[in-house]
Amino acid sequence: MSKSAKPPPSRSASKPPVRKRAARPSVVPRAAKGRTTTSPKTYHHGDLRRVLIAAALELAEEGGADAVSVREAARRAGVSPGAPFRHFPSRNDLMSAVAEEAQRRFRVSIAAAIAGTSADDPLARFRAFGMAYMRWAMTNPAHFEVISSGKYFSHDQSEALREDNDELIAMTEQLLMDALAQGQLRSSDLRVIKIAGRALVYGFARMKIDGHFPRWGVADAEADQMAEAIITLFVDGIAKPV
Amino acid sequence: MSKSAKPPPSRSASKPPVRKRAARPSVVPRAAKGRTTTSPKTYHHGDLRRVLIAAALELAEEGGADAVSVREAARRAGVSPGAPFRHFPSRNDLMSAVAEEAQRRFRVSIAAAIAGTSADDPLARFRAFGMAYMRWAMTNPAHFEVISSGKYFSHDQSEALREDNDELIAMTEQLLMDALAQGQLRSSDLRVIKIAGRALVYGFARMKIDGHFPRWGVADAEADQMAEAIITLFVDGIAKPV
DNA sequence: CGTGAATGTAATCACCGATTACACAATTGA
DNA sequence: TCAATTGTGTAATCGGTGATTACATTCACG
Repeated sequence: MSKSAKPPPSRSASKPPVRKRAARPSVVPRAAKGRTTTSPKTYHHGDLRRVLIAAALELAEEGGADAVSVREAARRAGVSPGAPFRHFPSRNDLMSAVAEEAQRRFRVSIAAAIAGTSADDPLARFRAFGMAYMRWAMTNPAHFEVISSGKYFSHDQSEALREDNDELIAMTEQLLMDALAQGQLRSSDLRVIKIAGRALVYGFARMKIDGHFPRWGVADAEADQMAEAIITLFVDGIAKPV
Repeated sequence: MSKSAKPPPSRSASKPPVRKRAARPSVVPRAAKGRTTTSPKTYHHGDLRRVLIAAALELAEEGGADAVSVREAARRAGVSPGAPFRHFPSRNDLMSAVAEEAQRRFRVSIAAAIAGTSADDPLARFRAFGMAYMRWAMTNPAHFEVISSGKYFSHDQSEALREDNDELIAMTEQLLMDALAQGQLRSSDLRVIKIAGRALVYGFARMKIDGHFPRWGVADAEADQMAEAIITLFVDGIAKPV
């Protein structure tokens, strides 16, 4: 038993026989049309694409992005292993769809955080942006990984993904331009500030997700407060001294 | 992650029965005692462990960390698929060994960079440290990923890995303490500076590796110069103003 | 209705990691 | 010297996965 401690999940690892699908007579499609409010079980699923994405999101939450398998998603959707092929030609296509949904949620979260700050203080908004970024990543590590790891899709593959991402980038640029216009910054090299800020929040989020915190002496309970501290340090560093 | 690491290796070109065992590198230990004429192949490889690690490093370089497969490493070593099991009970154990070797090289590179700076200026050393960190990561992306992704091993599994890592952490702490003692810092919260600095360089390295640079308008050719710029921005931000 | 386009099933294939029984070599020590 | 022990590679097999094709069923629309 000892050896099965908990190796970073390799998908091919143990698959406890938990998959008991309610015995589905594979060729008794129609049948109960009348009343069964439970499971009409039609031959055609009807909403497979959506259900597959949901299942994949769930799998990612449970075991990390690498734990997502097309077959398992199909199992959870109650269809055959080949069925997803109709909707997603490859696993990467599924992951792209997952990424789209995850990124959509991400953006909603960011937008909400920014909306709660004053438009009169661009630097404060910039700070709130960074905080919201790190918070969401730490709260949804697997989804964040799908979005950002660059291993599951290319931006060239998804118009929505690319647009969403570009919009976030444009937002940071706008905030920095406003801050500069209001004389809040001590440097005018916005490009460098933009990349540095992004690297900071992305790096912090990945440190959490990649399990670096224990080695660096950051307890999970104080991660949020540490995020506040580093974004404050950064913003103070770029702000024009009073 | 059982297999999908190799997306479309069109099956035909994939593996013609070419076992490139020709000219097995490094030591062919005994064997060559009497008749090296026909087949220097001994039943016992003699140095399989080392060769497997080398092959895995090579595979990582070629196709990323996920492209490393035990079977392919065995193929390149000219042994049967089960042979590696004698030396590495699991793929993760192989990857841990790969990580150890990669981390050793990483540390050598860092040490060399630091040695080239003056001990009288801790902040300059801190800066050089960060630069060396980002440079090595960008030069050896796959190896860096194996070390840092946290997906291939746990620090609990490898004494050497843990010690190497702790030493790097201790080094940053020492540098910051020295800098503070010399009055180079405007803040005395070294812990926050430490985490923020680490997040910055790690985040920048991962942005490069994860393919974020194009979206953020950073050309490959200027990545090094951008690294210089952001570490400068950061150091200026924490330095006591003159 | 009836027919064609969608959509799911079944059956394969190749690859992978893991594991076991077995074969062979190298080392040891009496 | 030589037999036994220990170490190391081979062969065979298992279950899991992504991909792909031929076939079955159903739906939607004329």
